[in-house]
Amino acid sequence: MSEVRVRFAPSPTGFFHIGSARTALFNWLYARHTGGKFILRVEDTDKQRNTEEALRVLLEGMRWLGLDWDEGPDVGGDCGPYFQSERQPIYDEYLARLKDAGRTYEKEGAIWFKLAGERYTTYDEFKQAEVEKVKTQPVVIDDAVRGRVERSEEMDFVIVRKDGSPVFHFVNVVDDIAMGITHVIRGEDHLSNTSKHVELFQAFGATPPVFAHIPLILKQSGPGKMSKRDQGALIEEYAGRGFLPSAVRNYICLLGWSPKDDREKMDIGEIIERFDFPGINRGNARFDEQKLAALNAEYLRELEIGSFTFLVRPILAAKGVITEDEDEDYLQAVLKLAQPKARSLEDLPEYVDYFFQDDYPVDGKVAEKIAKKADPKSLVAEMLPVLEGLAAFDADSIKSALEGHAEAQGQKVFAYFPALRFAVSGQGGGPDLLPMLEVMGRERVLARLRRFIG
RNA sequence: GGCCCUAUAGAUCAAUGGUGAGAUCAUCAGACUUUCAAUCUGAAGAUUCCGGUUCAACUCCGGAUAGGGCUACCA
Repeated sequence: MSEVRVRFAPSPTGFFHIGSARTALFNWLYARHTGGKFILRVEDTDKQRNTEEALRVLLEGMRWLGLDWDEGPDVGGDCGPYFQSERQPIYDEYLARLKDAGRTYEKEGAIWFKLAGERYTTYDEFKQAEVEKVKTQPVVIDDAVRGRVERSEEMDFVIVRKDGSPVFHFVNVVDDIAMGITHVIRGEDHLSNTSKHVELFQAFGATPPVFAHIPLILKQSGPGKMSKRDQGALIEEYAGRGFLPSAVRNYICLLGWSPKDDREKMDIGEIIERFDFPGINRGNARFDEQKLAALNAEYLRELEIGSFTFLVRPILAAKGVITEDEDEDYLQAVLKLAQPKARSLEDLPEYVDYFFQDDYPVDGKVAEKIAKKADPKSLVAEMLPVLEGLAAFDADSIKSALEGHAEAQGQKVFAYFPALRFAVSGQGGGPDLLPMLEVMGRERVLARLRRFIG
């Protein structure tokens, strides 16, 4: 029994598209699931777009998602080189084989692949010109995802351009043969190309690999597949937006694959164990930013507070909420309050702003709402001496002091809470009030209360 | 136009030809004896349409409709 060998063959374009990432991920999962090899092959034949920078974005994106390759750039392997731009001698050799077999001809300076079958002339789709078509044996693809698909290739096609460069269909097949690829897992957009590829495999006398065409990722709303301009399309943007690679990876797994038992949040080990072709869907998947965000929030909440702080610090600094040298203990104490309620790291700066800034914004609607019940200034004025007299400024002490005062006034303690919160934060919501006051500390709280009273 | 793929709540996925069609996100409501985007509980919400096969169809077959893809000397 031969080992599974799968590959991801991206073209460095300067960005790492979520669709490519998903293809890479599925190939990687299949290799890890079967104990096979995952090969990274860079299709860098387009010299215009291919730059150092473009390659870096790609490799960094792969690494960020935790997709390590067994053969390819940086790690090498027995079937190199792993850049198509360095494989010209191999393409020459394979082209010669095709030539010797009489399966090529030249026309208008380009080299064409000659299909096997009876030839006849007919008109093109608009009856504009005469074209030569070939009655071929239909290609039957036993697709691991979609089942039996039958398609006939009926026109010869170019395999080497007149400038001498080989085209995608040709190099793709040659490399797959030369690298011993056993399973080709790729987007459904290649399904129609597969008949061309199978024709080539057969012309080389090679057994075609198992094909598995996975559904495409459609944009969140509107028609068509996800394009690089759609929100959430670029992997390299997720890190800066506070997404965790484990969450993004988990979400992308669910785009076109299902474990079939309603489980969604799974660690990668479990996914590897369960990932296989029967679980891959046939219908296209639609990208859902909200669902990704919800999953990310779940991952965020289970992070150790230290890791969470490490992750959030640069984000807060970038927004100017804190300075680079913000006190670690205070920052961590604040984040400990915010983490359980955090929905995304993008909104977090706004959520914790007032812990660090004295000129925080004041929510006008909340001001009105609070003022309706009682004058917040007089409530705060009542509380001020109570808090000033506190020996220890911790949640429990504050609580019993406030309760004692409220009771003496014949009030419920909650009558004071909204005004207090508003006075120290300008907000109507936020972390639990008592621990929040403790974390803010006596000085800050009292100063803000005094300022509030005016 | 030709060829190929797909079709269950607003979205993403489940359901050996026999269930009360299930889960998550989103939405709405209640709770957590302050707030709140977290948490808990609950509610609403779907088999695209028309035929056929069958004792029985979400499931199999055909058609329609809708969505997606390919149709390059791009990859």
